[in-house]
Amino acid sequence: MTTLSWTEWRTLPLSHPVAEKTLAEQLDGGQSFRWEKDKDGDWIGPLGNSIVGLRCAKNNLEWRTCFSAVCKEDFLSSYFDAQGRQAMLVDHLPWRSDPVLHRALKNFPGLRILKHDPHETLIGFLCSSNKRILQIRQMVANLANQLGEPIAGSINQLPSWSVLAQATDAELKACALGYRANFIRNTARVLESQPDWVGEFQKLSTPDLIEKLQTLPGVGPKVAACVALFGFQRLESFPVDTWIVQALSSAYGLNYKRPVDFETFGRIHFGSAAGLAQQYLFASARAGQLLPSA
DNA sequence: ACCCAGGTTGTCA
DNA sequence: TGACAACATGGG
Repeated sequence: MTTLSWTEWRTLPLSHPVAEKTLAEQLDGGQSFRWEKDKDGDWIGPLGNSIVGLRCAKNNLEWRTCFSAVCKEDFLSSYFDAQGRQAMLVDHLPWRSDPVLHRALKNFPGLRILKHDPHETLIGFLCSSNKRILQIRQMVANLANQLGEPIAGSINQLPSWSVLAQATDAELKACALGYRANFIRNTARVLESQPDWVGEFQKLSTPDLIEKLQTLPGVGPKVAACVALFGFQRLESFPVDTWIVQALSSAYGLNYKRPVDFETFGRIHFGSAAGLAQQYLFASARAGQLLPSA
């Protein structure tokens, strides 16, 4: 294991400041599964083919990158929506008439949907069924460590679809994916013959994209919605998971049974940036801060 | 030891 | 359509 050689820390200009709590939620709250905290409390993660370090200092975001795997500032600016496009969308959410949402927005000021790589997002959420975020992170790490190419130091790229399609049973077994191994392998066998699947999928309207994603093995409505939201920046996509079902049931008094009914509620109530609202509600619910504590 | 997890799939009425 | 069990694995 080689030691990573870093540039100096520098400030990433952001239209809106970001607090440590919000940064942690963005990096480790279930959007991405690849960021890790080092012993100094700084975040380290792979971003494209580069390695990036992140930390908060007085609500400013500071970053550095590895000399052997350099990240450019404009890539990072895009990743974090540094220009603040999402801030406008958040302001257009119905928080003025929705005290639950208002509270959620205040819990995680500046929370954004980060611009994640679609490949990474799809792999992550193919691993997500019936698993906690901690364990999804571990599965994704296993895939990178066992089958991925090195970027720098001990940090690996995630394996390509062709590598995953040809992985042996033993190799996948070593990643501890459980029954999700077949999801990964079978989706890989579909996508390995479509090297520009991201470009093709990106052309689709959001409903068509979600439908297309669901043709992949192991991708149902919820995973498709997450990939559309986090991997393709479709901010209107409203993933309905156990947290959102619980949150909408308790905070909005809904008593639906079918996930699709919660999704319809979300889309109508929150509008074209419903996925952003979903993230605030999801984060607040998971933190136990959705409802005013007794 | 026991329960459950950012769900999906297959099956049966 | 709608309900329901099975699915592999590991942390609490």
